This record gives sequence, C-alpha cells and structure tokens, in this order.
Amino acid sequence: MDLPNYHPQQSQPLVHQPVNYPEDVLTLEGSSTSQEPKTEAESRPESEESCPVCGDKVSGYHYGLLTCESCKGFFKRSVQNNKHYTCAEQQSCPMNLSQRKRCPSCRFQKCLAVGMKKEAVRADRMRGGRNKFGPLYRRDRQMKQQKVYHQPNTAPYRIKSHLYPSGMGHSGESLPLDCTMNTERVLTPPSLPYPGLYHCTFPGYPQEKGEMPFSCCQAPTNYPPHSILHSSFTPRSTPASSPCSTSSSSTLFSQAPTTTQTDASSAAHTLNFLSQLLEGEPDEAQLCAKVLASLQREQASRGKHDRLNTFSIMCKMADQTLFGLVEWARNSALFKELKVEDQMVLLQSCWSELLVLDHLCRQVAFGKQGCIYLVTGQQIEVSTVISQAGVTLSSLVSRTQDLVSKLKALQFDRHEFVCLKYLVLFNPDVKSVQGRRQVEQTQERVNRALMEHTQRSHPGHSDKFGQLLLRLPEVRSISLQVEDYLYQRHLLGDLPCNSLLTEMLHTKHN
DNA sequence: TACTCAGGGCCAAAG
DNA sequence: CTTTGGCCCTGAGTA
Repeated sequence: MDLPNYHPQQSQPLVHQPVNYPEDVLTLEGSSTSQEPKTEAESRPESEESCPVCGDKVSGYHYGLLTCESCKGFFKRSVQNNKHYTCAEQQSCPMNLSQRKRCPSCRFQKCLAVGMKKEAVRADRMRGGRNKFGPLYRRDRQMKQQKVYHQPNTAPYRIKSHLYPSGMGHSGESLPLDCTMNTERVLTPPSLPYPGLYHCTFPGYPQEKGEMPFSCCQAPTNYPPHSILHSSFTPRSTPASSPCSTSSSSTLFSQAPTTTQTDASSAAHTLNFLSQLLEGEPDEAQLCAKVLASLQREQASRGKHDRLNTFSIMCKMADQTLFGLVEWARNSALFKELKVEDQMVLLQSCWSELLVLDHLCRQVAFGKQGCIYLVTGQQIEVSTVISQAGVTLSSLVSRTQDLVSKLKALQFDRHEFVCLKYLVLFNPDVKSVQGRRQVEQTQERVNRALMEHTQRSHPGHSDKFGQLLLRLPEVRSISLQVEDYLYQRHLLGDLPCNSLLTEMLHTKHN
C-alpha cells in the first residue's frame, strides 16, 4: 500500500487534496486469471477500462494498478527524478485526458491517491523481470473476475454498479452477507443544506415499491451544533490555553516525565502533553467543509441520471474521513518519529478502529438522541436505518449506538478521545513492527496521561480510566465487523473503486 | 523452454 | 529547452 500524499522524505507539509475520481470509477471490466483459457476480450481486459488518474485507455498494470501508458510514464519520471510539483491553483485541478498535462502537481497527487506505488519504481533502474506486486495484481484480477461471475450479463465488460442495487440478489442466489440495506434510499434531499448532493430517484428501486423515505434532519448551519459536551469539544484553535503551552512540541514529545519529578510537575507535564496531542486534532468544521466540497464536486461531475447512490456517498464520506485520519497521524510528532515502514503497518492495522473512534466521538459530541450524526453535519434517524438495513448493518448500528450511550454516560471528553486514538494507533502488538519498543513506550505514555487526566477531571469517578479502556475491545470488534461488511460489499462491486478505503481493505485481505 | 507482462529506456512530438 | 507519451526492450516468474 502507498498512502496518498505520503512523502515521508519531503520536509514541506503536504496538504490533503480531495480526489476527483472519474465518473466511471464504478465500472469494472471482465478479467481472468492466467491459469484459465481466455477469450479474446478476457485476454485484454484493460483495453476496456479507463485510467483511474486521467480516464485514458489503460495499457496494463503499472506501479500497483491498471493505468494508461501516459500516466505510467509520468509517474515513473516523477518518482525517478524526485520531482516536487506545486499546484498554481487550489490543488484540485480537474484531471482528464485533455487536462492532465496542465497541472503535474495534481496529476501526481492523483496518481498517489488512486494507489500508484512509489516503491514499485525501481531505485536501481533494473529492467525487466517481475515486481513484488504480482500477487496484488492477481488478486485484483480475481476480484474483478469474481464480480463478473456474480453479474453474468456483463458483456460488454463495463457495468454500472447501480444496475445491481443491493438487496435484489443476483440471479436469485442468496448472498453470503447482508447486502439488503437499501442504501440508495437512505438520504432524501429535502431540507438538506446541499440539495445537489442527493438525488431522489434510486436506480433499480422504483419509488412505488412502497419504501419509506429516510428522514434526514436538517444539519445545523452554525457549526458545531448543540452538545452538552460542547465545552469539552472546543475547536482546535482554543485548546492551547493550557498552563504550559509555550513549550515546543519537540521538547514535549521527546521527554517523558521521569519518576523523580514531583507530582505537581508531573501533572503539569501531563497537561502539557495532552494539549500538544490535542493541537494535532483536525478541525471538524474544516473536515466537514472538505467532505461536502468533495461530494459536491463528485456529484457535479456526474450526469443528472448518474448521481451517487447513498451507499456510495457514505463510502466517499468514510474515505474522506480516512484521508483526514491518515493526515492526522502523519502530522503527529510522535508518529513521525517512527520508521516509515512502521507508520505504514500501524495505519494498515488500525485504520478501521480510528474510523470507528472518530464516528463515536462525533456522536458523543454532536449526535442527538436517536440520530446518527454524519461528518457532513447531516443527521439520520437510527430507527429508520435499522428498519431498512439488513442484519449486519443493523447490528453494526445498534452496537455502535450502545457504545455511544456508554461513552456519553462516562462523560467522554476530547482529551480522552485523542488518547484513545493514540492508544489504538500505537499498538505494539502489530506484527512486523520494527520499532516495537518505541511504539510501546508511546502507548504507555499516552496511557499514563489518560489515567492522570481521568483521575484529575473526574476525581469522584475512580474507575473512568478502566471503563474507557474496556470500551476498546468493543471498538476493535465493531471495526472488524465494519471491515468484513465493507469487504463483502466491495466484492459485490458496491464500493467505489480507487478509494483509500478499498486500498486499505485490499491490504488487509492480501 | 517458451511465454507473459510489468518496469525501464528511447525518442519524436508537443509545449 | 523540458515534458509528454507511444513504442520497444528486458528479464523474473510461470506453465
């Protein structure tokens, strides 16, 4: 896996750039494994697919995925010559066949965002041979093959996934996991602040079928909305008001308190440490705006009858949130101290837990009783989701809402949230972590800070620390269920391709 | 051993 | 002059 915008060797901060995926990212083509007899069409599947970067015709697998010859060459040159491009605009230049030459910066970012792997460009420039991604390419082909198998009427090979809405089944066969959530119907446009994002018609689901429209509450115009915990969840511009916020982050992060320190200085250090952790927290309003803008761009680039369905919208939201979480980790001083390889494996291991934690935090902070609060500020009634979702999704929603209730009862605050995020990220038990000791020390340090914070902020609640830690196995369990669910939907072709989400799912199932 | 196919190099064309 | 992109070469992996 390569992470989008992941340039550990670069010193300048990288700005997250939402990805404008081409309209046909939801299409796929037939393919076959090399062991099987091939038809003419199957033997050249890539000729039917468009490059995820610019939409040109793909010429084969290049640096991790199917791309065109031109983007292959561009990516190779960029990596080989260690190019550092700068975008003259807002890092969101359109990327298509006619405009791909205009902005190399956005083109290169797009290459990385769709999953082209820098490490596949050989440092020794040796020609020929096979690379280490052979199994990845094989798996990719097999998955495409699998989807074609599930959708027999696939000639020609490009299929719009919304022609196969979930819940309809394929050829009457039963599906291995719940895919009955009629997510195409979940969000309804009225009262939404960005009506262009959602559409009323749901391909494959005629309205007269009698389905109940999902009620969707108006998102508050002023962010953030109500919350009894509002004061605990102040935006990132304010928390630096801690007593010792004048110290530099490098000093703080490089010095753990020693046992010889007095209680007072240890407490001050913990406060300082926590406020430094909090400073790295992304601004929720900015994230909200970013996700909305990305969704708007996506919808604007589509035809009137080719709008994203609700499940795809949710996936895009999760994808953008994931981008934000990766960016958060990457910008963390503690995380930067780790080897790049360790950063990668840690993120690969915990991305879904971070997503779940992020969702939980948003619910505790902003979610109204009985509603799910989306990253875009919109709200969906839990009861409606559960009534329309299949077994797996209903169970996920219920479990998550239970956890939200428990966290609310514990008066979960922002300091504790950021600590849990770090505890999940710095997991020394992840296989193949090289700097295990370093990861362990950071985890212990965050653990200590969390303990001291809970004892200080809730002296009457002696076991808050333990109660919070006890929630982590449930977070883990939910995240694994989320991964399984998403992977099954991915195999059915319901997930938008070329997203960080699918990339992470791929890596986990490698 | 022949074949496959992904990475690298070359070079005319475009900017 | 630099960059692009189509074409060809190379060679490890595979049947």
